[in-house]
Amino acid sequence: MSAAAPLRPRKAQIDRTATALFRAQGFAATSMRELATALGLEAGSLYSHIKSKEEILHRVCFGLADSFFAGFAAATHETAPVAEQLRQAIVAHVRVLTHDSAASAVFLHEWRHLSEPARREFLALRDRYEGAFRELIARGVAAGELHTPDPAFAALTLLASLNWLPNWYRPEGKLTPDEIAHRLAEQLLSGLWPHRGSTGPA
Amino acid sequence: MSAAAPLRPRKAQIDRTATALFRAQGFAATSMRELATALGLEAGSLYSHIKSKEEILHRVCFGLADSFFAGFAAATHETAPVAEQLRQAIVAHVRVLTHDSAASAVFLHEWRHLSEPARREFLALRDRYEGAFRELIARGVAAGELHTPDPAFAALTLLASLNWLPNWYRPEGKLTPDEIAHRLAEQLLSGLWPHRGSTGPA
DNA sequence: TTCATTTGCTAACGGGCGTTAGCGGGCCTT
DNA sequence: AAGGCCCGCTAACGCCCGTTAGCAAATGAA
Repeated sequence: MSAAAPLRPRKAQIDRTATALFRAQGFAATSMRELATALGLEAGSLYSHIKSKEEILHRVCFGLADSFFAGFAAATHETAPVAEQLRQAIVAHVRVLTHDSAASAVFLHEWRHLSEPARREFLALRDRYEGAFRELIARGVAAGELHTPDPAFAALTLLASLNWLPNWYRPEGKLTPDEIAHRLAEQLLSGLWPHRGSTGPA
Repeated sequence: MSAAAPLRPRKAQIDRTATALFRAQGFAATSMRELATALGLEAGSLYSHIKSKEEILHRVCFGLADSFFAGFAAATHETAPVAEQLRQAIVAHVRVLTHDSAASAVFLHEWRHLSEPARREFLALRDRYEGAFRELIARGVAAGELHTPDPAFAALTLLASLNWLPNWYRPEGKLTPDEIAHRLAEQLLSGLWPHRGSTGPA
């Protein structure tokens, strides 16, 4: 599904710098001149490497979508208890979010500046991803491993909690990404009521 | 804290229309000419009512902050079990989010286009609000009514789940705002493990 | 050596931006 | 009838936008 021929280094650097700016200021509020300056270039020079401003956004958004799908697939194609698959999917999701939190923030917030038909395609991918979590949870409920009155609701809540991460995650913080992931999973699976030990259902 | 002298009706209408546009396209990508057209005006005419584009954003962001604080205060100043106060705070938060989901979306996403010092002030308010939830949860843990390894983490997760609501809430949907609030509270308090009935700790 | 590729420059294009100045008509109050 | 306000208009200001054209220096392969 992904493929992604390796970008020339300069192009990759443009993407990285643009991603940081898009995250900090938003896509619309970031100008090509600003991006060029951050790279030590003139504005026109950017167009030796890219076709348009939106092309950068497109690559960032769809590239990250690929990462999320790849992580989910790797976490769930094995035959394990569904609750464990869900936990692994959470870990995979958090790994993507923490591995490139700037791109993740752009992925989460700036996709609306994609023009059609890319925007529609992006939303379809996002829906599909969300649906995968929903179905995983539904399978867990059917198997008696999970409990919720509404799997769709639960999936929404779960992803919302995870996706807030790029807003506060700091790579130099105390917790490693995997520790964060497990703590998030713990929180989401166990809730806030006091009831039992922390490693799973009795 | 709030005060808020009632705006003249035309000004309030500008705020409402701008809020809808800011939500749909983002602050930076919404032009004053576009806003004027949506109101059946010419661009210059807007300035009979407002001082600047940012003034609108400022009013929306800080007005909603007031609403959130007012809701929280009303939900928690009584002497009730802490877990119940938390539930009420969740309900209050969701009421604000659903009562004006467009303004909420702007509040959540567009505050970064405030210039200093407003931006810093806004973030201080947001931190204070988050801190109030954190302390409420911490009190609940101390009282043995709640359980979490990390109240700060729990507050982050909780608010993230709630704040995703404006992205999918539709006023014409099947669930009323209060039903949504209770379901969210249920989900967040109970988690996804199967363990017991749905009304609280044993 | 030659030649294509990569990379960057300068200059400019058409157009949109937020905002202001000045004007004029309605409308309410007195 | 008069004065003041509310409201909207037209025209324009200086500035920044994304993008393109054309050119040149460096680089590396043949």
